Amino acid sequence: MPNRSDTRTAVKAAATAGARPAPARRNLDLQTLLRERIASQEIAPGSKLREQALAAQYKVPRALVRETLISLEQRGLIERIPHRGAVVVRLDLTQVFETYDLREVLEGLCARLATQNAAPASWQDMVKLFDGPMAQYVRAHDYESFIAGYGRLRQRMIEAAANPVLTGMLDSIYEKTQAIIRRIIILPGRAERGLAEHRAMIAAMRRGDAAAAERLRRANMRSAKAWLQRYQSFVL
Amino acid sequence: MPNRSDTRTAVKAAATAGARPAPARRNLDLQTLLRERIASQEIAPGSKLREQALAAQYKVPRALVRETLISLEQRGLIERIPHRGAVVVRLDLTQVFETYDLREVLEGLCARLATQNAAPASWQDMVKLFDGPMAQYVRAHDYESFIAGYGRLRQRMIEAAANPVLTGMLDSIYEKTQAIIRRIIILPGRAERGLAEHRAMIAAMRRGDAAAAERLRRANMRSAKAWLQRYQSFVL
DNA sequence: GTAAACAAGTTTGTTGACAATTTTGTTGAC
DNA sequence: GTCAACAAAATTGTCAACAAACTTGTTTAC
Repeated sequence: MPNRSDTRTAVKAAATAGARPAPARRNLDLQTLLRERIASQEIAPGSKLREQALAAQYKVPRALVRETLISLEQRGLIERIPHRGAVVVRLDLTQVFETYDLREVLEGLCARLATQNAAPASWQDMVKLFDGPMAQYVRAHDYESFIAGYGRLRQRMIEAAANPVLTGMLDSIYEKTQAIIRRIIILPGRAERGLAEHRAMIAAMRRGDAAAAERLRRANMRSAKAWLQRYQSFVL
Repeated sequence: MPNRSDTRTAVKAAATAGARPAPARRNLDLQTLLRERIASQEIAPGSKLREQALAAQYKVPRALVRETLISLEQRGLIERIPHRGAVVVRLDLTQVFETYDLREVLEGLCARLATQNAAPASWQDMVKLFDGPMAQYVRAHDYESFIAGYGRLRQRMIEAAANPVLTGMLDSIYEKTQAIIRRIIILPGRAERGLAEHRAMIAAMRRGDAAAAERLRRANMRSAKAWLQRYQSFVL
């Protein structure tokens, strides 16, 4: 499972022993840090990750760096080649499309579970967010704010779905495609279309229609995939 | 991603350098071995995995065992607690049901992709397998053979779907729920119902109806979940 | 001028010893 | 007899040194 066993472990340890300067916690910290930097492409795809360099940079023993790299490899973020070191994986177009097929069903499930678990009225603030501010952001081409708002919805849905395994899978996909998702949003007409699709989905959740929410979310993902297909030469 | 970056790496390494007594390969071997033993419950849930003991048992350095345990933790198969070692995770009922929600959409996607990618006629042997031998197995209560046949279908569909990320996720779910799936099949009436549902799905694939294949596969998963729900006290 | 061969340098993989922590067993007081 | 404190053992975490393998730059032959 691509779950968050690491997170769970850390939480459990913290719960049983309070604040602990635990050894394994350091691994998690470094891992989280590197994951974020790779997802945001602060560390570029294709770049090498040298154990000694990382150890010196973050002031941690090389053994710890090694462990972290193993975790990152397991997550599919880097590739380790014997005696040659680790490189950040570069997604090719094929993998991106494959990932969209997965997102279609996983995000669809997420929408359904979120609708089933949360009270319909709890989505009211999202209705307002996407009716007002988000529409403004699109008109003003303020994509940074648009993406932030989209992230809030995403977070809320994942929390409401309350399925740790699903959460782990979505996270693992997201950290690998985050950079591409950002590039898709600024494609001609995509933000407008995405906004409309999201409003329809939120409306379904607002009235407690889980099946419709799932269907609309899946349509939204297919639509995004189509946009990518059309403009692929500009994105990748 | 819960993908099989390890496998990809090994394949790539083997392709570029032929048969190699690679160091990283040993990690993969031990990891695969332990994964199989945990999935089959040869190593029981809740049992401790001691680094020194494993190192002695498999004649590998402790550092290698450590790496393997880190990988296994990332996969969600074991839990590592600082200074206390690793234990095989025990799935509770909640997680099993959550996993079924995921399997519903993932196996559905797998059925759809497999139908889209493979020639309809290529499923003819599966039609025959499930019309003849599999029906026999059910009547004879030969569940071992039934499970083996089911595994063949599963393998064929995953290959036809040809989506590595999906493959990784299904594998990662499967290795954690394998033991429970086996227990569900022997539930009263489950094998008969499962057989019928599978024949319907295979028929859809045989006529190239991808949407129907997905729908039927999802229904099959929901049905299995319902069986588990009804008999849960006997299974777990 | 090019290409193969070699050598120096760099990076990862492995090993063993040691430190920190938890667990287990024992002793003693009540 | 039970519980707490303490000591011993076992286990994991950390580190540094060494070995193995790959890369790169230089040299040499053609």
